[in-house]
Amino acid sequence: MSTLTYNIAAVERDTGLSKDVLRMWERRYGFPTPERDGNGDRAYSADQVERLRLIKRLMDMGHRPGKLIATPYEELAALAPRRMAAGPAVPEEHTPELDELIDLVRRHEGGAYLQAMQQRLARQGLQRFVQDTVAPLAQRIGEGWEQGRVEVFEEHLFTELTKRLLRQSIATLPAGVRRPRILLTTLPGEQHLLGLLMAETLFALEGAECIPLGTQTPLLEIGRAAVAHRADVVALSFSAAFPLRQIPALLLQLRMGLDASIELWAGGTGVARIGETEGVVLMPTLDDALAALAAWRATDA
Amino acid sequence: MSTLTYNIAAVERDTGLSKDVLRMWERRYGFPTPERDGNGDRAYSADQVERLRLIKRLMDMGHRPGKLIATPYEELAALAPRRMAAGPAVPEEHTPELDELIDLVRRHEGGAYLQAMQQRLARQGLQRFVQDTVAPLAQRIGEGWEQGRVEVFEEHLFTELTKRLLRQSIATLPAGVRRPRILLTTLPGEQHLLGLLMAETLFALEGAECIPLGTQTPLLEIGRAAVAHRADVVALSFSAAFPLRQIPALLLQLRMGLDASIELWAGGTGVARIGETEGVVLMPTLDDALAALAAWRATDA
DNA sequence: CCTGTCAAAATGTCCTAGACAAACTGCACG
DNA sequence: CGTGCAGTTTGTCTAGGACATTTTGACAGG
Repeated sequence: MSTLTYNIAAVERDTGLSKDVLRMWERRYGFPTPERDGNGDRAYSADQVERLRLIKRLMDMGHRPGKLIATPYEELAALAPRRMAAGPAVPEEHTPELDELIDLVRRHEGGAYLQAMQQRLARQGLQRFVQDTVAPLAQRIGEGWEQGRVEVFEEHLFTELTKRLLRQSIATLPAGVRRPRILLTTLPGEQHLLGLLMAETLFALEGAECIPLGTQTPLLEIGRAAVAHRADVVALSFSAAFPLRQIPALLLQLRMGLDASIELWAGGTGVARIGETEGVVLMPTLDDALAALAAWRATDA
Repeated sequence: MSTLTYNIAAVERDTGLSKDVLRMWERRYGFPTPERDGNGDRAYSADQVERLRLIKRLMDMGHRPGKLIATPYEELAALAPRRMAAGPAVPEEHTPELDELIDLVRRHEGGAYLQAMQQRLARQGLQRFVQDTVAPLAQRIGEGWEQGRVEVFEEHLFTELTKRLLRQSIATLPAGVRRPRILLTTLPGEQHLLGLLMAETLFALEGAECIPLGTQTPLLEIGRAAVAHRADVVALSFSAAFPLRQIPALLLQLRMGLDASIELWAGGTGVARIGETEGVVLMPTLDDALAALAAWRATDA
């Protein structure tokens, strides 16, 4: 009954794998193996799209496509444990509490989740909440996804609700003329905002003035915005899904377009695996971000 | 001095025009005319990318590419006035006030903008605030962009700040067991959330239970989520930038995957130009959305 | 046993060029 | 003044080839 097939453009949108890659894999590895419709166009089955999505995710974690495609389908649980440099381990004693929060999401109790999080926020204070609750939670949800324990839509709900929490918290912080002025955004192609929002929260707590541009600001616009807002710092965030190879070049290009007095910070899991880049401060973890802020204060303030 | 050139992938990311389209235009229209780098790869200048971005935006408004490409560069202001079915005209008497708000954004005074908006919210009440302030403001900003009066990054700031306002407002609304249960999200490829957020605000105000999944939920996942959350309605939003031709097919595909008892609503400027679709309620404007909610109550409640 | 080097293999991205379906336009006819 | 058909415009797909870049694996030297 499944008339549900995807054309190649739909697969690209859904998986994040480019048309070129999809065709190349088919040519080289013999997978995927789409049917053809009346026009000779590829028609992918929902199954294969599902599998492709999984493969993409595992690739973002550092696995090689050749191996993944060869592996049957027990990759699921088997390949998860290839840890990222995801920061200084979750305090293990908190694990059960975090699991409870995740369970709320998995039972689809959005209201209860928000309530529990708000309580936790009140108890821990904003800084520890971000570092000891939100960050590890986000990581767990990601892991859960890879192992098939968490559905995509559950992750979406989690992300959306958590973003709301953080933005609310930020809104309650005192305003005023504060330093440094940090412009926060992501480059075109990077749509994950949660990490940047965590950083913003911490920065705002530390008394920085944050200018949030949301996601996907074109390179040139970032430069203009930095000038218009008299920013001291431009802070970008890269998720693991961002094409790794492009990051250094993009950072350099942006660096060239920025006044030398403006610092360029790059954070997120995506920068954990790239090398040092001239004129750019890399901060794979939130702690690194706080350290960078402290360093700025020490020199520029 | 501009070592700044874009390869074709970067242009695709920055403009939203696919590689195929970019090559096709070059072949057919003789524009754009990228240089070639050492490898024979296209290298686009920042100028041309800028122009391409503008063309894309005007196309989203209903213009044809052939004409746009032929037109020199005074398209800017000249082509803006091709109104979308963007809803029942802004009450003209409010125009100057809205302009003041936009000016705040254009002067990069985020704090002042938030404050002014919050005041307005208190004065108008949430419903009128959404319909008479946020919606027309969003439309104005869009127009301003096309005419070169508003920078991209200014639009980004506007969008981000306004989203925060709406989410905050939603958070203050009373919770509880409410009907209908509306699952809100966008399809993969659609990243604009502001419209959906406006709808969510209105729905929540009317006592609906909203389940926000954020943007870009894969088709199959929407089905799963609807079941898991026992949704009565799945509401999607399409911006003008969403590939028009794909919308009807996507809606039908989703419709097939949903239990018949679940209504499927599609809103946003993107659906203003598509024809009726079996089993889907189209709502180009916010008023249509409220009407749909009332209709649901009349029949299903 | 560690480390550096270099070739081979793996992988992604770009290129050209052609075919065709779908959407839109405009004209002719009723 | 509407309606329908034919022509034009536009986007997307297909195919295979070339090549830059990264990773792997083997081997030599310390």
